[in-house]
Amino acid sequence: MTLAAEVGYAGLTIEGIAARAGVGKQTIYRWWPSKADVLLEAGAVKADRYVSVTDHGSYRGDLRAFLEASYELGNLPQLAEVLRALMAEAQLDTEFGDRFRAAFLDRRRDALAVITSRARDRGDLPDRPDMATVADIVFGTIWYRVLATREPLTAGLADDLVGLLAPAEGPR
Amino acid sequence: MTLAAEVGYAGLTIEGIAARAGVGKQTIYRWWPSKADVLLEAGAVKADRYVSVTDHGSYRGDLRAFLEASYELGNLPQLAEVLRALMAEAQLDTEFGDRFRAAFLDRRRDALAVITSRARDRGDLPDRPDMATVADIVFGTIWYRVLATREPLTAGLADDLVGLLAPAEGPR
Amino acid sequence: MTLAAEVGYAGLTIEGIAARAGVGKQTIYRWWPSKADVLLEAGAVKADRYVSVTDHGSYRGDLRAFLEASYELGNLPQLAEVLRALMAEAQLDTEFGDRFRAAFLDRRRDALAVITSRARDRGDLPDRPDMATVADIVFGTIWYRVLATREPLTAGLADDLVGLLAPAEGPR
Amino acid sequence: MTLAAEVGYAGLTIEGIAARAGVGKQTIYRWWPSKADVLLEAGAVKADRYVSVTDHGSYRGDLRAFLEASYELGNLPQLAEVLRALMAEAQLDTEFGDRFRAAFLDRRRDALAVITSRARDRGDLPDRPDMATVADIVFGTIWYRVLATREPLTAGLADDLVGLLAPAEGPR
DNA sequence: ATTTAAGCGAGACGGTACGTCTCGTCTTGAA
DNA sequence: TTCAAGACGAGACGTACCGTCTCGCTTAAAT
Repeated sequence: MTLAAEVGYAGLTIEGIAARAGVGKQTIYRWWPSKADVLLEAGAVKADRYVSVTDHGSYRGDLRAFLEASYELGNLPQLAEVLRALMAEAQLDTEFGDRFRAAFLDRRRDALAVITSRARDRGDLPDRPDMATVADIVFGTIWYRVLATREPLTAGLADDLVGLLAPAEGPR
Repeated sequence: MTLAAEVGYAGLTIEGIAARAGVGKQTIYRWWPSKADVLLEAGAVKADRYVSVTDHGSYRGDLRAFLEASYELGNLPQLAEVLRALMAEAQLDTEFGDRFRAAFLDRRRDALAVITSRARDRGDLPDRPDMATVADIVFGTIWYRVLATREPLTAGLADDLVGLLAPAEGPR
Repeated sequence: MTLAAEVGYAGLTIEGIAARAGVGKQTIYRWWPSKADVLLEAGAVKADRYVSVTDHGSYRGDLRAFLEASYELGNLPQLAEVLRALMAEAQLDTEFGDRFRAAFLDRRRDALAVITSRARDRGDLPDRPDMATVADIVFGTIWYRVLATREPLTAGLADDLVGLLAPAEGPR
Repeated sequence: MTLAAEVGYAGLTIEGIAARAGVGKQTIYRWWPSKADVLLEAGAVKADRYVSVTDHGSYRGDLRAFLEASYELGNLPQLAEVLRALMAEAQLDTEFGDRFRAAFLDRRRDALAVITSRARDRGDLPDRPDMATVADIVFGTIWYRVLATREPLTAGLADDLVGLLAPAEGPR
């Protein structure tokens, strides 16, 4: 990731990774099928450590915590750079795309599913939208800002989403 | 686009494009700075023709029409493939990213802004979320499905979004 | 040939040749199928320039002149080194062997054949051995010294061969 | 030698030899410094067994027997292939060249020297050419045919050489 | 009607990274 | 303790494209 930050993903080469690691090219090829997989392993480990799904007593609280933790991650410039590169590579190389989905995207969806399932069990979850759409909205906005607008993920956005997806009980 | 469909974007080369066009490489370089820009010109033209922003009398109606038209586009396999490639390239090549944003992404946001502005003028627009967040949600979900889950953009998703962003007046 | 002299044929690489020539690898591959062919072209040109087949009036005189010129060539350390490498490569790569035979070995035999044919026409050529065997002996001894014993090709050897293959008329 | 016959000397690797022998690479390296030395050991053993230097009563007879035995060996396709490879390797790797000379080439010269020495003691040896040149001619023609023309070593060639080097007494 | 010049196809060029191969050394684990 | 199995650092291989650069041929305008 240090090297990626220095030269950018486009300038990253297997040859360069090997040289920086003080290692033969073959050793890289022995363990990872492409430079994207090298980064994926680094990125996945890093992301996994972060976002927790501790119980905050309510869907609203859980969702807000999840969003805040996720946004914090997405706002780390170095990690965001890696995520952009991985998502790009996933479009260009179908097989890597499958691995990326399995190792990263699906795991993040599963983490969110823990929260929505808990809410459903608690009777806390609105009828609509269903869990899948919630995930599409939550992750869609994150990725859209990371990939397309490159604007930071703000607390205001989190407020808006919590307001939409887990409306306060009172006003009803 | 025919060639891109045959060999995939990853397999696309300027050399190949020139050969297919029966043209010297230099001629391609004379007119476009990269292979992505060649596709961008093809893709942008195509997408512009589609989505209209005709007035349907209500924010709800306008939004539903916009979503349906956009989803239809995003569900065209060949166009989706090109969009995936362009978004990928935009991550790898910053300068192309700027051109892509200007020539495509911002224009789609502008189209949606026509609708939300009209709703605001009409007094039809909910207080929250604001126009920018609406755009993030609308385009975020589209791109997320195109890039990440690769699932089709369904009428159900449109229903959910319309329900959230432009709730029916009645039940309130 | 300068580079070959510096690093030895075993240390010669296409990569190195290209670098020394200030040229891309592909340019070497475009014109020669292997590093041996590069050297062959240089060596063949060099060798062709040397050995003449001028008429000296007698088979004895022609043969002695041919041997002396050939030995002089074979005693040039740099050229001998190249010839060793080419003969070696010819054993390892059959296809190069064919090219080597056509471009070098056969041409040297043809040069000698000019001399023996002239002698035959003149009635100067002994009955035995025939022209083919003469060539085998002449070139065999040269190559054997170059490849196997690495001893210089001396005037004494030339004396011996001339004595055997073109005996003086007198003593008969 | 079986493996060498299958893949050719160029395709022979230490890795392959070890695999075929069901042995670790290190074990090969422990006993031989290169793949050529492995073959040399096999080849030298084989060639030593053949050519004898039994006394046939005359230089002429001894020489003819030596040539015939040597030619028979050189006409064995599999052995010739190995000899070609060893001679090639000797050109590329100087250190192996020294070992090859000592273990093979010099021993064959020594064998011929037994014959010429015997002839000299017997007063049977012509004044010219001397023993060294005889060896150069005998082995030169063999190697030249094996390496360069790849033509078989025929009885006719033996006749020519015997006629030149050990002329019949009568006609004088 | 002849000359001139621009535009273009073709593709050679200097580079760079690819993914593969084999080298000779080093490490590991089972017998 | 030995040794097969094979990971390792190293570096050349031959290929694919990159973006730049000549080349001639065509074609249309200017003479």
